[in-house]
Amino acid sequence: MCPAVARTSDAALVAAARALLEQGGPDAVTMHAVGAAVGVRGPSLYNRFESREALLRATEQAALAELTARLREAGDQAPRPALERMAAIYRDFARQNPQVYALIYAPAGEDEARVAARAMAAAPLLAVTQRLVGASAALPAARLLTALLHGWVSIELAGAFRLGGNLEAAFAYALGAAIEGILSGRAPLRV
Amino acid sequence: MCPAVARTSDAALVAAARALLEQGGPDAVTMHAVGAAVGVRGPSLYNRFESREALLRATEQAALAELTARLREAGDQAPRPALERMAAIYRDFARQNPQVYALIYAPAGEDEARVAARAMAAAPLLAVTQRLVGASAALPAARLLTALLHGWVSIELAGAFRLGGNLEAAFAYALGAAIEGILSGRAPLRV
DNA sequence: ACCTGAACACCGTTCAAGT
DNA sequence: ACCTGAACACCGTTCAAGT
Repeated sequence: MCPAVARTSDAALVAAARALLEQGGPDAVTMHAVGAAVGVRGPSLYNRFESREALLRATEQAALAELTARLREAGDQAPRPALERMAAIYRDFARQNPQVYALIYAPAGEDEARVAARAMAAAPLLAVTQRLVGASAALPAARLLTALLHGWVSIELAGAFRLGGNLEAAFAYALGAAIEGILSGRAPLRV
Repeated sequence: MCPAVARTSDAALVAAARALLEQGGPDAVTMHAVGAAVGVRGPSLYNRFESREALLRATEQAALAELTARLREAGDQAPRPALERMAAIYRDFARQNPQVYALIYAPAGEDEARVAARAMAAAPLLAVTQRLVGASAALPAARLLTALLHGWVSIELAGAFRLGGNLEAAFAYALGAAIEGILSGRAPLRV
């Protein structure tokens, strides 16, 4: 009978989940804690999300959309500076949101939304490699750069670069070498 | 009074944990299930490991030692073939043991054993880059290759290469371009 | 020494009952 | 329509009690 105006929303729950995740890791994202953060009990969350997993997936989607938007802003420079800018944006995002970043590559069932969001995030880099080396090598070049970026930041976030040296300089070297390798045209390209 | 001969061992539990992990993911590795696999109840595991976390860490250590041994076998070829062989070994290991592989880069407290095991695993690749480009660029070159390899396989395992094309050829291209970039000597090397 | 059942705290999830 | 408390199954972990 009563209108029963909602006391929360998808966006509020996602924001709460993200804050809890970033503060205390995945274990801190309990249904109880997320509910408490928006003034509601745990079971109420099931009015908006099918499961804790679905809530985490929505959190991942929001983060991926944010990263995509940031990457897009670097798209209208010359190819090489755009590439370097995108690499810096990607790395900064991961360092500012390490837990959410880990979520993006966490193993999980591949639903359509996840695949689509990842394709959106990959587009800006692919557009740049296309301008850099043309259509034939654009996809493998983008994959090399994506793998390098993801691998680098996830090793960095895992705290696994322990052998000393200047990490900033090492990253510049790695990115520079990858770009030089792509531009060299000497890598085997079997289409 | 009785000698009370043990009905299990560290190695047996680690093997059981690894099998459960690979079959059903981290959630399948419950203390009850691991115990049942070796004919013992859950609480008995605490005689050998401080916690489930410690058991998983021991599983990770065993896997890392195995990977290290495989990588070492490729060390006595000429630098470039050794590099290509190591890359193939690394990628094969990850595809054959996807869940254990994910464990290796899972965020966790960095104890000494973990740091040491990772340094052991990194050594073969570092030795090869040293022969390839000399001492000054060996570390950043090894980091580039490690990041590329880890990033590539973890994206591959996450099922996130969705844009088509031949993945085998794309991997050969990525590795080839990285090596060419390293050999070009044109990447910025600020030590 | 090693193992066990019982117990505790905590979690995701369901659901009948409330407004 | 939305929220709640109670309940269920399950988990890691502890511990007194057994051999």
